[in-house]
Order: sequence, then C-alpha cells, then structure tokens
Amino acid sequence: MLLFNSLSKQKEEFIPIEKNHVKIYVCGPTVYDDAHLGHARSALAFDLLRRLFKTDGYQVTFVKNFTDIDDKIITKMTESKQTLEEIVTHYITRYKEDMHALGIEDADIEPKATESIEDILNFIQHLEDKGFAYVIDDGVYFDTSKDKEYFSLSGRSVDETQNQSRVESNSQKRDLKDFAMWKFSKSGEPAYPSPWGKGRPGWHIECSAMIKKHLASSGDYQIDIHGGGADLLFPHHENEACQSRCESDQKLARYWMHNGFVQIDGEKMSKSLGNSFFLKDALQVYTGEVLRFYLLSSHYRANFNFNEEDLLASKKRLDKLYRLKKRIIIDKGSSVNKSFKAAILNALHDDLNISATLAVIDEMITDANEKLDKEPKNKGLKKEIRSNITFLETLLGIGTMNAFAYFQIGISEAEKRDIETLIKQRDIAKANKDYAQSDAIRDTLKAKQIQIMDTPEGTVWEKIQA
RNA sequence: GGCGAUAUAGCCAAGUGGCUAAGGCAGGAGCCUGCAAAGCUCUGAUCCCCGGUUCAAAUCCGGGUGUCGCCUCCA
Repeated sequence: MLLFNSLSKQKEEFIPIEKNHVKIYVCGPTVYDDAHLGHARSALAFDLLRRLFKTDGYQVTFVKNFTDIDDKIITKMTESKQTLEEIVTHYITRYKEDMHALGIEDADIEPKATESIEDILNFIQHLEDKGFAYVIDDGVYFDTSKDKEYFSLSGRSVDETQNQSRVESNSQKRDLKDFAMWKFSKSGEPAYPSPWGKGRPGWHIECSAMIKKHLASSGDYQIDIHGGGADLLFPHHENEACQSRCESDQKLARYWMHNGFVQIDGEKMSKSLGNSFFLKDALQVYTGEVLRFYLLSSHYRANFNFNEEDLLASKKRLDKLYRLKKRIIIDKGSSVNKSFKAAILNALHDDLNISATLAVIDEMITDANEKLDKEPKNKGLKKEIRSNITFLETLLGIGTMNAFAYFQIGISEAEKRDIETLIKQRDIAKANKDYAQSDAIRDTLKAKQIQIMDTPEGTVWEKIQA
C-alpha cells in the first residue's frame, strides 16, 4: 500500500512497525461546538483508511482524542454559563451522534485531555528534566531552539518565520516559535495543580502524552500513522513531533497524513468567516449515507468544494448502486468477484484513490445490469453481485441500507399507504387498458415527488430528490 | 511578506513519459416500454499560457497567469 507521507511529501510504501498491526492516531475535535462538514471529511478519510487496513487483515488500533480543555471551551463556559463538564459531555455526545449518522465508528480508544492530566504533567516534567522547558509568567514553554530537528515535519525554514508571522510576540518567550505546554490559570478558569502552578495543558502536549500512554512502541517510531486536517501540519503537528522526539528520543510517527479542507463556495469554511456548515443541518436535508458518499467521493488530500449541485450528482451515483441492489433481492451471496475485488483494493492501495475505486464500482454496476437484463433469473449471477455489494458495504460503508427503504426515506407510513393505493388503482386501469387514467395517476404521484416504475415484479416507486 | 498546493470536457473528477486521456452528473441519439421511469448501447476534451528536455509530455524542467491553503484558534 502506498500512502502519501506529509513528512517526505511523496507516496511511500506502507510498512508497519509491528507485523500485521497498525497504530493510528488522529487528532480529534475540540469539543466546544457542533461538528461541521470539515470534521466529517477528516473523520471519513481516516475511517476509510481504517476499514481498508481491516480488509487487508491488519489488526488496527485507532486512537482519536477529544480536546476537552481549551481556551475556546472556557470562552463557551462564560457565554453559556455552563460548566466545563456540561459543555464537553454535550458536544462529545453530539459529535458521536453525527459521526455515527455518517457510518463512522468510534475509535478504539478515545482519550480526553482532562483524563490525561497526570500523563501530561509527567511528560512536561520529563522535558524539563532534560532541559527543554522554561517557565515564564503565563506558563511552561518548550524551548524550540534545543530541538535541532524543529521544522523537519512542516519543511519550513527557521528564517522564514522570523518576524514574518502576523502574530504579535507578546511575551517573555525566548523565541517566537516556542509554545506553551502548560498554561497558568487566571482566576475563575478551570485549573489543575502542577509542580509549576495551577493551570491547564497547552494544545499540543495532550497528543504527545496520549500517544505515549496509549500507543507508543519502543522502536524508532512510536506509531505508524498520525493524521489530521491539513491545517494541523503547522504548528500543531510540528510541535507534537518536536515534543515527543525530545521527550523519548523516538520519532513520533512514521507516516503523517493530512486531509484537505472543505470549502463552501470556494472559500475555506471556518468559524471566523462565519460560513461553518454544521453536520446536524446537513443531516436535516440529506441522509448520513448520502453525505458520507459525497464527502468520500473525492480524494482525501484535495480540497473539497461543498455544494448542493455536486451533492445531488453524487447521490445519483449512489442511487445506481441501490437500484442494482433492488434487482438482486436474495438472501445470501456467494463470493466476491476476484477481479472486481482486486481492482478496488488496487485503487485504494494507491493512497486511497477513491475516484479510481468509484470508477471500478460503476463499471461493476453497468456490467451487472447488463447481465441481469440478459439473464434476469440467473441465481448464481445474483449471488455474485450480492457478494460484491456486501464487500463494498464493509469496505466503504456504502450500500448498507435496505434498497427499497433507501428510496423511501422521509415518507410516512400513511403516505406510503396512499401511494400503494394509487398504484393499485393504476394497475387496475392499466389492466383495463385505460391509459388515460393510469397516466393521470402517475402524474398525480409525480406531483407528490413520487416516481413509479413498472418492473417484471410489479410496480415500484421512489421518492424523487432533486 | 514567506512557504506550499492546484489548474484535465458544461459540472464533479482519475490519470505523472508512449495503444483510441478512466468514471460519474448534465445534454443528444437509439433499444426496451401502451407511454414513461429504470436499465442498456452510441455520442463529447489538441489536458491554463509560453518556452525547454525527449524519438515521444496532460504527465519532466523553467517562466508566466489564475485559484486555494498554511504562516493566528481551526478538521
């Protein structure tokens, strides 16, 4: 398998630290607000990676943290008059609900910063003992000048950040790029005791400490893959890598993977621009699977320009899979077509080439439809198609619904009865060759966004979504 | 200001030196159908511009232009 490593800026063959075992750590959200499309994109990228490794037979240990103590959460506390506990519990629950709706499973381990304070403090202590830390008025800082390999991940040069940053240097920091590992608390802020004074962890330290606690191997590298959004490459991941390298004399991760951003109308989606698109809002309009398929349908490293037109085009592509599924109502499959499976895996093994993967799927669908047109009763054929779809369900998390239910989402039971009644009336009219009447009924249904289709098995219907 | 991505048909999007440049959506024609829908078949691109390397470039190199991102909390 080839993976694009942000460290080397090229695709590299994946070689696990431990045979048949992959250790992945992905930076999770700071839980101070509902999850947006960007969170989903990142989660989906690594969900796909995780599923692929499992399909390949690896044991996967997948860790995703929740940052549950942070300046933004404190701001939220002030605004909402809620406790830290109330806020983070609420948003962690909400995050998981939204992710589950997209077919994203929980990580194997989901550490929280506030539950890792002891590990964080030990980590800082060790760095101080080794001479990498210094204390100033507002916290304990990492002295980046002591790390010769600083910038090795992001590929920046020392010079370029000097006096170029838009951030004003506030403090007694020895160097602009030094960063806080522990922030002293002001009165009223949540605080934990520490050898240096009451406070809270800096942003970067939790990941380093959690990886050490939950995943670290003992060799050259602590873990196989470290992932997150492209924005985290610098400074977040640079700082994590730096801390862990200096603390342990090991490298943090062998492969660094960064997903591209979701844009709305060509602009970055962000809080500060006020164009955040929350998953909960998108899920009001589209099913989780439709959103999953859409957000998964372009390469994880490319920026993703979210818009409704493309989403509907993507949904039509997913519809084709479900229409095929409707044609092969059958209990059990046989086995996946070998060349189909190989083509899918071959595409995904090339740094998750999802476009090539989807092309293989579309070709399978066309081929299957063609064969079913010729041999509608061929059971062996249906079993193989069934197996092929099951393979996709597990690997990609798509096609998992009942094929009829998929096309009838949002229709109440009462509406369904009405539709069925009209269809029966139309069947009678058709039998009597009263086509004026049967067409009138079809038009009535169409006006209600219901498309009917006559098949050898009888008349079926779908909700039109466009 | 510094750094880094990216530019492929109306739209989305693969493809990194060599047969006719994947696939999907939209559009057009046909088959099927009482008519539709679905499905199937057929149908579309000198790959941003200019130079260069090469027998051969969308693909490599140089320059230009556009778009986007990072350097600040961010997925």
